[in-house]
Amino acid sequence: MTAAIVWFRRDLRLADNPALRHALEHHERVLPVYIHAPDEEAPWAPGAAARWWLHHSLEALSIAMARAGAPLLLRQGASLHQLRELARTVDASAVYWNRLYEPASIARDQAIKQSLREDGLIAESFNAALLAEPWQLKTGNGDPCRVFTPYWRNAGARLPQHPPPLPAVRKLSPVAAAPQGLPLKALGLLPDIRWDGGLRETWVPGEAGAWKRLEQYCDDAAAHYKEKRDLPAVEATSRLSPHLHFGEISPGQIVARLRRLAAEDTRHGVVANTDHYIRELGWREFAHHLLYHYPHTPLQPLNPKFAAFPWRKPRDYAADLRAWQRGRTGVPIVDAGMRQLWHTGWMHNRVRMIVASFLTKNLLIPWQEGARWFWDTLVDADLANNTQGWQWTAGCGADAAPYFRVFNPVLQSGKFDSRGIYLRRWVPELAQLPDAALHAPWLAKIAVPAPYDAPIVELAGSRERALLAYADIKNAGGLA
DNA sequence: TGAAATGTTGGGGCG
DNA sequence: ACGCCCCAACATTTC
Repeated sequence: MTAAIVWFRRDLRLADNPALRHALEHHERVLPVYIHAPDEEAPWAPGAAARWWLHHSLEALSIAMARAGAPLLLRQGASLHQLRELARTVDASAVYWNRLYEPASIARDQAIKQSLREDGLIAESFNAALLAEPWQLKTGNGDPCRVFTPYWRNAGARLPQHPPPLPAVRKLSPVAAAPQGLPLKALGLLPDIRWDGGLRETWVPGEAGAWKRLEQYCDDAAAHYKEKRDLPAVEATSRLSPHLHFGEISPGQIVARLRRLAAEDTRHGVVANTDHYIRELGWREFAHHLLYHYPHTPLQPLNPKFAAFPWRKPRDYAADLRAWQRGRTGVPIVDAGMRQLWHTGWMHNRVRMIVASFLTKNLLIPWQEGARWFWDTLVDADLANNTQGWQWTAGCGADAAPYFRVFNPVLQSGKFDSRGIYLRRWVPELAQLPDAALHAPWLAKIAVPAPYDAPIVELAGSRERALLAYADIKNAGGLA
């Protein structure tokens, strides 16, 4: 029996952690380590909001690991160099980790695995993040799946066979003399300016926080998720996305918990309906499947015809982009969403679709600009989900919304926030307006409060402009 | 995980 | 009583 290093990355939990579990079962002593190496994820190193989350999640994991007996070691620098040095120092015979699926991480981890093995170490990786590996599912002819529904018919059907989550690790034996680590603050993850007040009042990063959210969802929201998940003013979604991104909870754990909930509901004579929520986990799986098979998509449209799309140029759209980012477009539902994002690091999914449609179609600004902004401001920023979401809205992705589906933000607002609860909360300038005037105040006969300007773009005209632009590339190349 | 244009239907006012 | 028109309220089609 020997010592093993468990290399933590985005699997910041003790329960259902296959790498940690494996180390515990096959080795006498365990050294858990987190290595801060943002350069290795370039150009998709975590943005500011995600770094804030990471700081607090590492803090929570450190406390939990210390309680279990093997404190988490923090290091920074080249991952391979750090792992080698640590393995030598503590005389470890193995390094274990849970897999990441971003192109840069895959390449790095493969190289590290090979180098460690050449050193004579055991190096093994595990799946802790997905219900199915991205390479497991194929179409009939062996191609990657490009349409969600058949993908999920296949992947969802395997769920009953999904193995139950692994139990939490409670007791670990540390290595005899722990190497020198860094204090958490030294990683420089927290913002210099204190803009994180909204994040702190909204979130509890860490494994315990994740479970609190899930239990809250099961108690309060799961029963009417299907009917209310599109209403941004209602807490009908789980808000687990950042916890999932950092691996504080696994999709397998969520599925198992929801199945238990459904079983309880059935006993109480309620019709349990957890399928709609689990289907959303399916979209997350699908996004990872797509990113794995099409690694160029974070920057390039999956549909090559869109390379010729006549987006506006940076010089022309700079001011509009800034207005969108700051929540000053003059379209209430768009501004509400962008301000919720800025304040809390999160936005309701329905509103994400609305603001994304507004950016790419009404403003004709490339989806990559929106993806980049979301990357820096979302606490749940995830390369697979973010890429898939933006390409879906822009119409250039796999199984994307057809480009001609242009959301009308006024209609969406009226349909999903008819009483204006969400609007009034995030755009307080408009709080005094009557419900009927809220969604499109520029049409109202009443005076609009001075600090709230008219829309930066006319909706009907910009919709037509977007459809014409789409017709351009459609006719030019026979859009698929 | 649309919106707008167009088509259809049916009730009610009215001459 | 009847035809005519208007116009919601849906349904269908098209982008």
